[in-house]
Amino acid sequence: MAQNKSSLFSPQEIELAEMAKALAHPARIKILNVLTDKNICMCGDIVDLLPLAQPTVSQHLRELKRVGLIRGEIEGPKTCYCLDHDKIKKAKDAFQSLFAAVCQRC
Amino acid sequence: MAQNKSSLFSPQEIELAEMAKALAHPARIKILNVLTDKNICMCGDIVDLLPLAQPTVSQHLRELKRVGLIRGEIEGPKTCYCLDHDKIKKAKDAFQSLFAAVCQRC
DNA sequence: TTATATTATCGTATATTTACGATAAGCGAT
DNA sequence: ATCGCTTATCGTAAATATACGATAATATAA
Repeated sequence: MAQNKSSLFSPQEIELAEMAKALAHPARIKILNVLTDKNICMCGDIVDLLPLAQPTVSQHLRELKRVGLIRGEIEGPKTCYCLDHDKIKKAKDAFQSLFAAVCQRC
Repeated sequence: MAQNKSSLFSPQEIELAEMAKALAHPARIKILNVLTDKNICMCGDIVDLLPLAQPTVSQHLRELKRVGLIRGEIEGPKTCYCLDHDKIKKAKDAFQSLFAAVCQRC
């Protein structure tokens, strides 16, 4: 963006938008689903399941790690990824409270 | 992006990512909250409540309209915006089903 | 030590997003 | 017809996101 005006919004709005941004790519949605199925996954396994090159997948993993939805632990030459359930719960609650407010007559 | 690989993911992943992208800016979150409070709002009212210039707000409104979360009806020189509750319900359900899957142990 | 396997990072190209001034386009009132 | 009000669109600049080849970094195996 030309300038970053994010500080002009409330912390709740900023936090929720940040979580939404982390979910704003099908590859990252799929990574979360894969980690749900497999529980723990090394990077290569995820790469094999996505139609993207390894550096691209690594980039998406870093974004999910940056917002805290997943964690990565180095084990020898490999990196094992898993969901961070605490953070996911917080994200879930944040979306729920948005929709609870916005979706009163749904 | 360099190339658009979106077609390589499932319709559900693509649709959810699309909704997440629409929510991925604090201004758009705030617009949804404003429309919840006021029910119906002309563009200028929204502009007054956001720390952004009128063309920028118009751009965010267009994005929300593009994905169907809001509707805009021209009334004379003004445009009245309101939530599209059907679409919002669908978005709510989509996020809920993501978190229901991913967040089993939360 | 050297080779192999795995993953992160660098560099880079391209596309998209964000922001806003300027302006057009619409309608209502004078 | 002209003016004023409102909003969309155009043009553009800057920031970010997306994608991937090449390469670095790290640990294990031979």
